[in-house]
Amino acid sequence: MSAVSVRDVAQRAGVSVGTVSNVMNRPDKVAPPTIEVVQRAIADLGFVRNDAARQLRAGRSRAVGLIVLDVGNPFFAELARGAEDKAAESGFSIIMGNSNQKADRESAYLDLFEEQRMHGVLISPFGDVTERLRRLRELGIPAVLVDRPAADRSFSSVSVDDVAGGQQAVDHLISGGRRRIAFVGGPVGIRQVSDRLAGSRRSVDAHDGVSLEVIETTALTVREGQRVGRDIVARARTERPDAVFAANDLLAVGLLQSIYMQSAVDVPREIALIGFDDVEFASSSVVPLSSIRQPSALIGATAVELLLAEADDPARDRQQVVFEPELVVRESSRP
Amino acid sequence: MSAVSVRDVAQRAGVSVGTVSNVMNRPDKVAPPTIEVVQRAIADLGFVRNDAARQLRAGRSRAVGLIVLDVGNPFFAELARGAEDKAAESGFSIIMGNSNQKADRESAYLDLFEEQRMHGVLISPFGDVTERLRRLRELGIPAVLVDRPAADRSFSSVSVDDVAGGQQAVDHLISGGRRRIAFVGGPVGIRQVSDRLAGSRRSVDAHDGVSLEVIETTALTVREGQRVGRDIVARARTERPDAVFAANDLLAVGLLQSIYMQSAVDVPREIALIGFDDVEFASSSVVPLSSIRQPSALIGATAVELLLAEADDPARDRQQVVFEPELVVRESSRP
DNA sequence: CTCCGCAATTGAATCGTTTTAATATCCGGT
DNA sequence: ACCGGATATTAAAACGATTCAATTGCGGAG
Repeated sequence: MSAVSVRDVAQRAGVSVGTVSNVMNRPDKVAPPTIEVVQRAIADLGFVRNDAARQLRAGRSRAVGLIVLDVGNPFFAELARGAEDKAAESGFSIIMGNSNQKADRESAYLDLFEEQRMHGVLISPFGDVTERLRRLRELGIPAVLVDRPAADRSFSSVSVDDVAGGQQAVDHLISGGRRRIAFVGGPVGIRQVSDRLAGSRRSVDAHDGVSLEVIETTALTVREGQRVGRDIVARARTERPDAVFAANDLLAVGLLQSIYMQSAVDVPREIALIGFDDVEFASSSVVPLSSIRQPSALIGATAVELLLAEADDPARDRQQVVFEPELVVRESSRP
Repeated sequence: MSAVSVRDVAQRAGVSVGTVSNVMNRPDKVAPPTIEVVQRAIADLGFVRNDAARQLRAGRSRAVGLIVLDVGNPFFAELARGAEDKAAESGFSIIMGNSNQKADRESAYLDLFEEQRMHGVLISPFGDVTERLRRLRELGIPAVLVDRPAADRSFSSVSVDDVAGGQQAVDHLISGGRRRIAFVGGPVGIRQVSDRLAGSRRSVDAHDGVSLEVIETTALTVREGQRVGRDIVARARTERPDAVFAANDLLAVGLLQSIYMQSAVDVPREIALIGFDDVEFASSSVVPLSSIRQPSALIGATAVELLLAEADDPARDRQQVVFEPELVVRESSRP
């Protein structure tokens, strides 16, 4: 059980502990030959600095916490990658926790991050966490919301304009000649879902002779998509929508399976379909899926930027960055 | 910037810091009325203990690092969930890093975990890390390999018997009457892939009149699966295999798309298909996919158990836990 | 030849918690 | 009335890196 400390290194190198620390943190303050001697000692002894001690002294960690709704969702995996890359540029690391859409797990991770005095927290919130985050801020730990804007602008956030995305999706379906649109998604309590629905409504209202049916789901999963799809094909042909906008790609994939594969209903001829997120899988599904692309990695990277800036200067103005989503047309919705 | 410390709590409660610490860590040693007073003070001041100081004193953290090959892969997401749940039972948290199949990222996470004096490390290795892990062990940080056994048994590991899995898959295809089997997977440098291939070989060798063709891929992705699928259907009908065993489900899904959807080749009639992992998606793909199931969550949980046991008693014998995979038959390979 | 200023280096104090040895308090038993 | 022995509580010493005020050494200006 080796326990190599700066003290050991200092002794071996024949200098003081202060100098060893300086070699590691401000090499410009140390004479080149000294640097060399110290670095050799570090290498010889296999010294690795103890981050706990460093943190204790510094008051805060050099790691950023990231809490996501679902690690399994490729959207978040990609977002995490973007955040990691950006953080690494400044010598920070990202520590990821998975709330799995459960308020208690989310809360447990916030506790953990508070105890660890994280440099900051990125969170895609599930429950109502603004109070918790406010508290963290008082402790000197800033937070940035990802994938959802703060209701009261009291926190910086990075998201995409879900309303615009919903509108783009439905505009596209309508311009392809569709008239009986169905929106599939839920629970509507989730902000992203309600915004995408609001966008759909706005589009439908702007066009004459177009109807919008809302089919609510209990979750944004493949399974729920399949269930809804079965219900749709069970209807009389004339009762079916001629286009479906699914609140995310997982739902869309499920719909595709039950509508197209397990039944004889042609996509896009009888029913056009479009999803949201443009996950990697979308382009490679049975019928390549149209979708609304979110710049996931960019969202992660931007969030890290805002967070580090706020950590440097807590008085800094909060910023709401909103990216425009982008319509990606593939087979599933071609006229 | 509040900085509530045990000292503040002690003052407020009118006791010593030692007592405050005892209230938090060994309440049985403290008189009930005192406990109450201290807890009220903690609540009033909103005290949160500083984990860095705690760790510094304790010598090691109460967190376990987990390095996975790919967060996006549902198999690892599930494994992580299992590990988190088990760790939480003992008051540990899991901190996840994504090596993304890159040796430098993997190494960076090992550095980080070493600096943080993690309680232990779970790793699904990509590069050759045994030297690094040995070093960690000397520092008092045990490691357990997940999803791959240690070449030299010098580390505990939890995995499934990939050879047996491969054999099961091909046995099943053969017993369904198939004779021209193709194995699709790669790069073969990855242990899991070569083992599954070895299992396939063993099965083929045990049966007369069965041939095995190996089609190597550069990665285990949907895209690679599609590419290989296109190549297969481009062949003359008589040159095609009548069954394909894909080294994981992502490949299998890709194959399914190009073989079944984008061409007129019937699955399973003309070509039977089976994957590996049994990810959630498998049961809900176009043609429900047969697969070899790995108990992902159980693997994660078991790995945590071994790790914590070794952390408690470093002299403990290493253990190689190997789970038997399970054949799951669905439409894609029915005779 | 002395003294100033600059660069390099030192050593002690510090961060906040846990832990341990020592002290204070109380109780029934003799 | 006193004492042995729990039981509760305290004060002080760690843990290991960082930092800052203090010190040393040195070359050049006067």
